[in-house]
Amino acid sequence: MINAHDATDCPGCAAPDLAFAVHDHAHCASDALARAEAICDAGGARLTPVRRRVLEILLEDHRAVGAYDVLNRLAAEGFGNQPPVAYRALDFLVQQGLAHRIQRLNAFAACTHPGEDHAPAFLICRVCSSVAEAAAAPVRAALDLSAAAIGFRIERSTVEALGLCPKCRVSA
Amino acid sequence: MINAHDATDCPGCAAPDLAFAVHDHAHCASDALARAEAICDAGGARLTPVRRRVLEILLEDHRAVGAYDVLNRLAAEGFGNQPPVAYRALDFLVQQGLAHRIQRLNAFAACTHPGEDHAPAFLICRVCSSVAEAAAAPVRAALDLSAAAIGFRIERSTVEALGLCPKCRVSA
DNA sequence: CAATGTATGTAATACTATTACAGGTCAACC
DNA sequence: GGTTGACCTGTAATAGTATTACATACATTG
Repeated sequence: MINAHDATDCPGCAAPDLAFAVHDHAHCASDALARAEAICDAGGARLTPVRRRVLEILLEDHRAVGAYDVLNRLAAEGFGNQPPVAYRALDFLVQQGLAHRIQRLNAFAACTHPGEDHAPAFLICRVCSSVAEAAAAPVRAALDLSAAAIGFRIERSTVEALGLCPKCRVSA
Repeated sequence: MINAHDATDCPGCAAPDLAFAVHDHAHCASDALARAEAICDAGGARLTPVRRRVLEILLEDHRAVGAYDVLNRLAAEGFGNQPPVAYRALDFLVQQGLAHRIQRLNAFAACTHPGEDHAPAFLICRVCSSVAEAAAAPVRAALDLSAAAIGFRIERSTVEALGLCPKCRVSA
């Protein structure tokens, strides 16, 4: 299975604090893009120019970007300038697991370890707006337990925390 | 402290599956309203007619209600008919811990155990739209742990799960 | 009663998201 | 080679969610 998720080979898994740490972001982004191409190839999905460009925009830094910000960028570059252009591309990326929607911000962020069906937990810095994906498995386990106790079966979960990232915490 | 949260005396704590269970809802709602009054009194906050009415609307059942639904109800009853009327009342209730905003639904639900500073976890049934507050402490603990591992300090968290409630699960 | 802080009413606008339809591209198939 | 059908993109229109700004009213305190 070509899109299997090998944790030892995934920057996101290897460094969960990636978004907050100083790192070679150019490499980080181009790596993610290559990864995305592989995943699409493997799944028979088409990473068309708009979609690819949107992913690049999301990958520019570890922040969430609003659909209309994406749209403005696209429009300035000669793509369509109506909302569906952005929303469709974003929806595609989310569906392929290449991006996530951040409910709290009504915005989208590139996935830092794509290729695996994961229910992520997001850490959002309220100062610098960086978004990181934290280890979500234990959180999800606790949630499943709480839910099971009252007979509820969870299908999808949203876990988002607002607070201070390491850097901004020091500054404060 | 008059607004202390006595778990043994709180329907929400005593029955975390309240939202999904058959219960005397009239009593449930009037109890919550009385509780809200006590909390406002104690905190020097004013539960004015609009605010009280909005809380009553939220308490009608264990569902989340959109701001504009609330607004329409208010308008029909002679209150103002512009969005801020609803949003202000809802914001007030949220601030007092009497209601919660459900990000996923862009909607608001009455709190089932007000009076305590709690970071709730919501269980949302995708069939009947009921919303319950699950035991969130273990979830929050797991989340804090994941966050601490990368130096992030959580200030507020959003935990929302979508799935099937016990009743709808049986029907399916 | 005046002064102040708080709450409400209203208008205007900004931001987020979807529906509906038209046209274009490409591969598979006959 | 032409046709079909699936999928992708462009555009217009509209729906849904939320905020800003300003005016008015009302209660509390001094």
